[in-house]
Amino acid sequence: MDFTIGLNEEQKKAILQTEGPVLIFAGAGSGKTRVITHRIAHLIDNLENFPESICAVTFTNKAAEEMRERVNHLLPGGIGSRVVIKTFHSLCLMILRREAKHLGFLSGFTIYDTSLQESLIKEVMKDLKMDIKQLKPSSIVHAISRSKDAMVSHIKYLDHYEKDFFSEKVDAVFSEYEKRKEQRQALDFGDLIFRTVELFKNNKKILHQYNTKFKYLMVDEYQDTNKAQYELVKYLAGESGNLCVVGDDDQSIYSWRGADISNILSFHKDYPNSFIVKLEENYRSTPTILGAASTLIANNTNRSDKTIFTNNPDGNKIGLFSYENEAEEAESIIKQIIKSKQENKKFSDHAIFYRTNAQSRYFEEALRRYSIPYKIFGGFRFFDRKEIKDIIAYLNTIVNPLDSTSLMRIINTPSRGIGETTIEKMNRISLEEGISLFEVIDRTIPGMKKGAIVKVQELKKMLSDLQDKHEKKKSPSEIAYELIERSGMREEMENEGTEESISRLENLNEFVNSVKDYETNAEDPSLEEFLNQISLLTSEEDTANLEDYVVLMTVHNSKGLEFDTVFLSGMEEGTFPHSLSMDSDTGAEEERRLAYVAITRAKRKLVISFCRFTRKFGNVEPRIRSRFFDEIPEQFFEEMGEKKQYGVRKPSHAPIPKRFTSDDSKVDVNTKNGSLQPGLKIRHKVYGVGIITKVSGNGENEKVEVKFGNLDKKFLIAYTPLEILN
DNA sequence: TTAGTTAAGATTTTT
DNA sequence: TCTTAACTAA
Repeated sequence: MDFTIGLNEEQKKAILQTEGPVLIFAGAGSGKTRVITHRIAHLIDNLENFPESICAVTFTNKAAEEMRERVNHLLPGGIGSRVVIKTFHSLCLMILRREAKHLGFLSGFTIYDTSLQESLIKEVMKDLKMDIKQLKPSSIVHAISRSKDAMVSHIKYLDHYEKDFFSEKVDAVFSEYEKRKEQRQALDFGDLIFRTVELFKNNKKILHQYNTKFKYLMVDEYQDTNKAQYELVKYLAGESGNLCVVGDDDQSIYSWRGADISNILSFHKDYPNSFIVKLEENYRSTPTILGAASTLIANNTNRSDKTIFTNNPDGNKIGLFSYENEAEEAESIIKQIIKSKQENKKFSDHAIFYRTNAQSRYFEEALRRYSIPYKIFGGFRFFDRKEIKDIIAYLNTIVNPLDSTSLMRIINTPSRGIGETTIEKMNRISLEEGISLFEVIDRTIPGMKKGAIVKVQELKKMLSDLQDKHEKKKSPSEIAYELIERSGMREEMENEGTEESISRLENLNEFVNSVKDYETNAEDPSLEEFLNQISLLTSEEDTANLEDYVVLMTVHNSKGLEFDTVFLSGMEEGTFPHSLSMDSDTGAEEERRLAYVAITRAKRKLVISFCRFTRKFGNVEPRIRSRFFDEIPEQFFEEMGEKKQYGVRKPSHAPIPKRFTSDDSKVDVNTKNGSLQPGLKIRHKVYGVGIITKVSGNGENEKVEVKFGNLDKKFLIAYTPLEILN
């Protein structure tokens, strides 16, 4: 069958060039998924490859699912579902479970999500006598994850990063963390990729197996790969060299997760003789939307050269709104959606984007007020709830008794009289004797009170019973159910009797249902596999089966999607671009790419808005519209000419932030333009005390240059709270 | 040992 | 504003 019918020349080339390395630059809305799926179908149907010999790798479960569905649609009889379409993480998990013994692991190892990771890091830091307040455990988790993304093991950590206070601390924690993780038969997210690469590096026999298995490899969103993923791809593409990567450097938005844009930009160097195709025709958006996006992204320097165009008919100009605050913004957007709905659009034609998850709150409130169905993608998952994490920790300990991190989490939840002192004593024995916490329970511990011993043994009895049942192949849902009863979770929540505790109990029931669901549908209905699956889950199926709903998500989550109408909210300096990502040029460019991604999601109508005031930590702060507005020519906006006036703050009307009003010696410079001059000593919230070296510009553009030690910074006076010090 | 109260501290994006 | 850690009383 011809899978290139109706496609443009470039798309055809991308599909028909099946051999050797292929790089497809796929601009936003250029029919990328179509090309990938048709290429797979072509490989199977025309070139008679086994579906199993084709491997396609994506970043999200959602993308993988969509791809599988579409391939299935192209081919008869469910052939498509035999193609190996997986995320990086699930592919590696599959390989590692199979090859666990080569790493010295049992195949029933536990996967640590971020919270278990952090618990273990905290534990290690405590034992190493580090101050949790001085050094945030989460920042160490981050450093370790980045290190693994960069294929740097704990052994080589200090060789690769500059030696300073922080890196030395990380190094110490890293080693101990790895050691304990291994004792507990656990792997974290980063390990899944890192260990698979190491396995391929050290064991050519296994590598060869996978190389023969996969004759064709395709990678989606290649611009978001990090070093570890890059190497994994290189190994997997291996002998045949039939590697096809698809991506768009302008949509690279995950550098904070180790993604390296040069992976895609240097593909032709890594894979000589590669065939490069550029998909530049956009089928999604109007010329207006595309024009705005293109001019915006043209401000970036580190990008491959390309020109996106469309033959779509002209459409609406871009809407532009400025609001007093977030509540007003939310209210107005909801009203626009209601109006649009009356004009025969569906709710699900509308998406509201924001930069940070915290911003969703206002929209939720407004949508609830108007009783409009909505769905939040990303953000908090069902499986992120405390009670769900607790029951998962119980299940982890049942499947893997060596997993002391999970045991620690539930040893006294719900509280059963095993207190801090008891736990500390047990932990010490565990550390000294090098045995798991679970085993410690059987030891006689000097100085432990009778009462505590009884409690601990009761817990052990319950867990052992359930372990027995699990080994005797009792169904996972029955085990989960029994757990809720015997752990005392149910009793505790019923006794509490508050609305919240009842809903938590309902969540637990819902959890049991989802286990049951899994049991009846999965190929491998074991508890182990269930735990594996949910650990890699993102935000999917949050129970509610609404038919038509307004979509809410962060800009990051919007990648790969499209909507008739997009509301891009909160476009203020500081939130978008976010202040924390603006300390480098690369950060600034990434924010711009993020804005580019957001804009190019819109098919027909785009509405951008910002607030003049925003709440932060409870107090109101003045805001200025995002610089990205000024990078889009006025001709693309409605209300031409007025644009420049939006967001211009009149200093006299601005309320003085609370923290500057309590003490008269502290002056909010926002209210006193002109009072700053070189030589004055000031204090900045982030950078601390500094000396003004220069004042320039006027009105809204008045700037100060300040020297903080040997760091020089420029600020816009009107929007930077500075204290003048005497 | 726990529960209940108070004070500080936190918000970027996620597989 | 909301959550979590530290502190206090029973």
